[in-house]
Amino acid sequence: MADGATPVTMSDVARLAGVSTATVSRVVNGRYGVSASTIAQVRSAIERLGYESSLVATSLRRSRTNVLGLVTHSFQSYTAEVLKGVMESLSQSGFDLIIYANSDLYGTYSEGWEQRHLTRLSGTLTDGCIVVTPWGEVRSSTPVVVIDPVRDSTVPSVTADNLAGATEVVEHLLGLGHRRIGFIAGRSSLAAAWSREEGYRRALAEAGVPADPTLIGRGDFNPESAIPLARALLERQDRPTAIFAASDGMALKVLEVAKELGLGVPGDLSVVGFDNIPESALAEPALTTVDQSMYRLGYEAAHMLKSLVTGEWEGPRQILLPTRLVVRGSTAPPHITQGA
Amino acid sequence: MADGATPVTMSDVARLAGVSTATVSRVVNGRYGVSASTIAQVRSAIERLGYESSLVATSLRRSRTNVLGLVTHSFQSYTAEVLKGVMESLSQSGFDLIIYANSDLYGTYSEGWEQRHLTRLSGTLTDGCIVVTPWGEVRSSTPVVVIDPVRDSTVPSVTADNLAGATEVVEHLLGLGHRRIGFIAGRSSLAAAWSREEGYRRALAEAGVPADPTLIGRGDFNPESAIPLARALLERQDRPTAIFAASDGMALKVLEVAKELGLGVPGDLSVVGFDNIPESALAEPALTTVDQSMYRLGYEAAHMLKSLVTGEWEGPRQILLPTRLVVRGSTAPPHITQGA
DNA sequence: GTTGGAAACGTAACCGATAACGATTGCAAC
DNA sequence: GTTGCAATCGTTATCGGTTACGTTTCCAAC
Repeated sequence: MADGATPVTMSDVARLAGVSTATVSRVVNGRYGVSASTIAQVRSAIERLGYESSLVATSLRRSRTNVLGLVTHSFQSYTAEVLKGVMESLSQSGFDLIIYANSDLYGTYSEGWEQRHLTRLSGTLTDGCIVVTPWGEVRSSTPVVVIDPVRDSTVPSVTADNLAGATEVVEHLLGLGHRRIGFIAGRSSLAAAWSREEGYRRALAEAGVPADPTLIGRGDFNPESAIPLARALLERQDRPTAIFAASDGMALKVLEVAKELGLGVPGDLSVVGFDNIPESALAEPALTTVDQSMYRLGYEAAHMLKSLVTGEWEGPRQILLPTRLVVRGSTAPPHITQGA
Repeated sequence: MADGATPVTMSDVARLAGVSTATVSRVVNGRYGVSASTIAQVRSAIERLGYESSLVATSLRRSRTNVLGLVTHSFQSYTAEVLKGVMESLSQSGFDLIIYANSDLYGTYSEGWEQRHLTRLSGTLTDGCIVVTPWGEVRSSTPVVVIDPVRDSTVPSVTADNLAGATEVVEHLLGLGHRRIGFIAGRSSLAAAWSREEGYRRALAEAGVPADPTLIGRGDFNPESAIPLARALLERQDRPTAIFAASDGMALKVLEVAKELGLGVPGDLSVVGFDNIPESALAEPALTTVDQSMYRLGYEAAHMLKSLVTGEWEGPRQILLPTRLVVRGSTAPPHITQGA
């Protein structure tokens, strides 16, 4: 029965029950001051009409809605993992979740999306919001927790320990014998991108391997952005023996480019990603990467937001979660050390 | 800068610009009847205050919001796939998406969740809604498209051709030589569950294999529900040589139970699922299953909903999408035909 | 100099619900 | 027979916008 008539409102209920809307409101919200017989009448009217309170109208008038928001730009695999964590954390908490996603992928409309969505929701609809990988700083009148904030952000946030993770990757490659290690960076405004690049630099420096700035390609986390960069690195005469991409999405594109150029992985080239999205395990060969447990990022962010909303948060406002190196088939000692 | 002051409203802008809220509204919505100089003043005030219109307030007064809704109970892997398809379909369409998910997994609060969420959103916030696997019939004052409806539903819907998919599975198993094939059914109220069971029955009947009702376990699509059922089937003296579970989530649990009982897959037991969720390819052994392209389900549902909202829908109101058998390592000829 | 009409803008009703407040009633205490 | 208090319920302002309608202003046409 789609396309029923107009939605049934509180005044419809009030009319049928022969009381005012205020009384209906009191019954609905279980407030004091309604006689038992009136309650029964109102309830029966609600039942007969199938009335449900409007979230919109309620939120406009009330301060607390028991709904948390999550705003995201696009909807990728990692977003799904984050959501699972968020939902698990919210389970049985009494908070519902509203996710707002805009439809304009990579369009001109996008600039400032996170702030726009946040403002549109947080005025009244939600008690607080989680923002997933914003492109800029955010502000809000209700509590906000950011997953993967921009650099130097002071907003409460949850992030993986990208510096340690990236360091571990490079140490792994160095340990295998690689010396010329290419890097494909992410969107530089994000703290995660900066930390991963910094980890790459530091690990090389500490091992005494001279940094070659021409081995660094400037991507933006968008998988497509890695294609020309990988091609440029791999078509060089002195091509690197390993490429570390700042995200799995980009690393998977590196694999494709390598195959296209006839380079064997891991024989001719080792490839490492970052994130451990589900697709990485399915790649051929399976991708060595860094697990940052998006699930836990989501879980912790939701937990923090709940506490911020209820005003019980005691811990630090910036949380760093550990990462874990996942070694799979895409890394091996460089060919050159074994060859002639 | 979280916890800024109170959110800036239209009247704040009006005060600063020295005009009425009506004029601000006209400027914001590009309506006719405002002088160029006033427009400039209002725009500058909006800029200075960082004003964004409240989605809630706007939706309350307006009929069209250019926001579509999606309501789901929990958040599983298949939900994520559906969402990707929905987002892709909505890309560049001008419609944003709001997803409403309740936090009460499998709680008592859940009964009737789809209707409750639908009513709360569709009154004003959204122009139409997609409902993912409802447990009961739904009605709404705005257009609705259901993914995986309940049986005999007349609401516009998008479903995989579950009957054909399940038939193909059983034919595959029969072709391998299996004759005793167990089945673990899904939540019986769903059309998908019914069709999959019907496909199982018909394929057996057409092959002249006598049906054994004791080989059918009554699950509910919740993975956990398959555990005792699988155990019961596999601990029997005359245990089946193959088990077909109505969902991948349940099939993966069958794999676990088999392992627990010391049964080799596919040596001692063939296992087939349905859905082709990402985890299935990662299982050990990889799960033979039916791909129903959740992505396409989401894509088509969103496409249909867009057209319904704008009133341009011409096609049928019930869409059936083809399925595809994906044979992986969890199926093989039964041991018994090869053994002594 | 009037008049007409369009342009520009403000006023107020309205969307659906909530809550502060006031009004009415019943009943017990004095 | 008052008075006082508590229980019950309606009235109304309010949330942040949108829009029908009314008012004012201004300029061109008569």
